[in-house]
Amino acid sequence: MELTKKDEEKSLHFIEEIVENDLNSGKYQSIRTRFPPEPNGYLHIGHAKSICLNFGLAKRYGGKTNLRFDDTNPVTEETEYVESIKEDVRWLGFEWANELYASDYFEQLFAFAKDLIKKGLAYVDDNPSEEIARQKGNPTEPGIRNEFADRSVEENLRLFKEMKDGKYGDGEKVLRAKVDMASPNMHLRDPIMYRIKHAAHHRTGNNWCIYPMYDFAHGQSDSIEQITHSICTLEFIPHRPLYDWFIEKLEIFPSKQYEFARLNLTYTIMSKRKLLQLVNEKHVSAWDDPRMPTISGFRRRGYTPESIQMFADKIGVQKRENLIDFSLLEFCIREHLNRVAKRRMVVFDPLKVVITNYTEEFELVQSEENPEDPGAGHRSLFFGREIYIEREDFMENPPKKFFRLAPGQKVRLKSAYIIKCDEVIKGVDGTFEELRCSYIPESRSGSDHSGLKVQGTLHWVSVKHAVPVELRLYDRLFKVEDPSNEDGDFKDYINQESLQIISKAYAEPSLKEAGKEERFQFMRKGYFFLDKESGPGKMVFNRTVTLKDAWAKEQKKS
RNA sequence: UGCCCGAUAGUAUAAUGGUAGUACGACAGAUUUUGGUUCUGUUUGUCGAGGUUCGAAUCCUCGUCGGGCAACCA
Repeated sequence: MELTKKDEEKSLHFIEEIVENDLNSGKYQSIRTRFPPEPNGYLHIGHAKSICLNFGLAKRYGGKTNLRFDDTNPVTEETEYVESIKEDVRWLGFEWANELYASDYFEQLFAFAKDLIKKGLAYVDDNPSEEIARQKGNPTEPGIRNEFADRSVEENLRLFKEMKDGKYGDGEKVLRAKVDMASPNMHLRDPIMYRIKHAAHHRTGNNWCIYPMYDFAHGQSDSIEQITHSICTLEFIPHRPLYDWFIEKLEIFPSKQYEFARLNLTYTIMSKRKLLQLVNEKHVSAWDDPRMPTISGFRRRGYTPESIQMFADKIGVQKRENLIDFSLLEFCIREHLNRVAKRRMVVFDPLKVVITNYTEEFELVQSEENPEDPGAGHRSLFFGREIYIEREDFMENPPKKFFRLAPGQKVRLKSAYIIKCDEVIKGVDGTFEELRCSYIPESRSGSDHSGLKVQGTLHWVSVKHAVPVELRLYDRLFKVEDPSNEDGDFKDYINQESLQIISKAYAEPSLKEAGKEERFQFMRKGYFFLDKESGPGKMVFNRTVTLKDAWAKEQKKS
C-alpha cells in the first residue's frame, strides 16, 4: 500500500489506533472487517462513511473486508436492495473479499441456540410481546422473570424444535436468553433470540419460520467470519455487553465491537425510514433522485467516488455527535471536478446579440478543454455574427461593480473577441429583445493586440450552431439545517424549490458528443452531468453543484 | 430520574502532561480571457467549579449541557 507523506504525518483516529495496537501487540496478524447493511433500503452518504471506514481500514492495514447482508427480518428485505447496495459499494471503489448473508448462517445459528438451551442459558417464553415488555420493567425498576424461565432443558429443546417446525403461529412463542432481568442495561433483561415469522425470505424462501434477532445474529456472524474489528454506530453501545455475553457463553471466536458516531449532514436527513417515505410519497422521483442523500442520488447528480472518499476522509471518525456542513461536501466535489471536468459554454437564459460590424458568416475559435489541465487540449467553437449571451449578463443601468455588458461598456467573449454594446432593442413591454454590438477585430483571443483591458468575460454560443438541452438545477432538499430536529413533521420543511428545470438552454455543439460518464463545467455556471433520462432527441443535464459565485454574494449584501 | 456515551473557533477535526494547530465557512486583498481556480492575510475556541502538578484541552472530583437505551427492527 502506498502512503503519501501527508498520510504518514496525519494523526490516527481512535479506531486506527486500536487496530495498530492490536497489530503491534501481536494480538492479530491481520485484520478482518465487514460492512453489514440490511437490504431494506438504499445506501446513503452515512453508509459511505462506514464503507470507507471498514474497507479503508482493511486496505490500509492489509486485511480483508466482507460484504455481509444482515438479512434476518424477511418482511422488510428485498433482492432489489441487495443489488443496489452491491452496485453502490463497487461504485465507491471497493471490492469485498466475500459476499455473505446472515441467512447463510441460519442453520449454524439454530445450533448455537440449542447449545445455549443445553447450557441452561436460553428458554422458550409463551408470553405475548406486550406481556414480555411489561415484565421487562423500566430503566429505574428491575424486571421480573416469569415461570417459563424455569422450563427444563428437554422441554425447551422440544418447544424450540416445534417452533422451527412451524407448530406455532407468529408471536405465540419466542426463545429468550437467560441473562439478568435486573440489569440496569435493558438489553440484558432476557433478550429475545428468536421469533416466529411465517414469512418468505428473499434467500431462504420458506425454509424457515423462525428468525434470529439482530443480537443473536450479528455478533455470531462476525464470529463465524472471524471478524477482528466489528465497527458499528453509537446506538449499539448498549448492545455490546450482550454481544460479548453470547460470544463468551458460546465459546466462539471473540470478535470485538467498536462504535463511532454516524454522519449527519445539514439540510438533509439520513434515516432510511424517512428516505423511504420521501420516495413512497413522491416528494422525490426515486431513491436515486439527485436531491437524495443516497449514494445512487449523488452518483446521478454527478458526484464522483473520489469526492465522497475525500469527504469521508475529511470528516474523520469520532464518538461525538456531529452535524457536518453540506458546504464541506460541495468543497470536495468542486475540488475534484475542477481538475477533471471539461469546460463547455451553455447559455441558460438567452439574450440575442448581433455583432453589426462582423461581416463573416462564422469562424472557428479555439478554447481550452480545462485550464487546470493543459494536457487536456483544446476544442473548436463556432463564432458568428449572431450569438446568445446570458440575459443576466446585461444591465441597462448597472451598479458600480458590474463588470458585464451595459450600454457603451466592453466585455470579452470567452475565447473570442471584445465587444462593445452600442444599442439596446426593447419590446413593447420594455424587455430587452436584442443587443447591437460591435467587435474589436484586433482583440481576437490568442492574438490580441488591441491593447484593451476589460473587466468581464462572458460565455456565449453561436445562434446558428446552438444545441438545445434540458437543465435540471438542484438545491437543498430541506429549508432548515436539521429537519429531524425541528418541531412537527420533517416533511413540513421540504424545500419546494429544490428542483428547477430549464427545458431549453443553448449549448455549444460539442456537447452533443457528451459521454455518459463525462464531467462538465458549464463555464461561469456550475458542474453538470448527463442524466439517465437523456435520449436521442433530448439531452438532460443535472447540475452537480454551482460554481462559487462572488458576484451573487456581492449582490446579496446590498 | 437508572445505566451508558460524549463535550476544543460558526461546522468538523488535531494536539496522547510541555507554544492550542489544520480544514471547511465567513471576511479582506492579490492574480485571472470563468466574479471559477490559485495565492496572501484576518476573525473566532479548550462547557463550569474545584483539585493533582513546576506545568492541565489532556489526570481526579463534583456539576452543567447534549445524545442513546425500556421493538417479536437493525
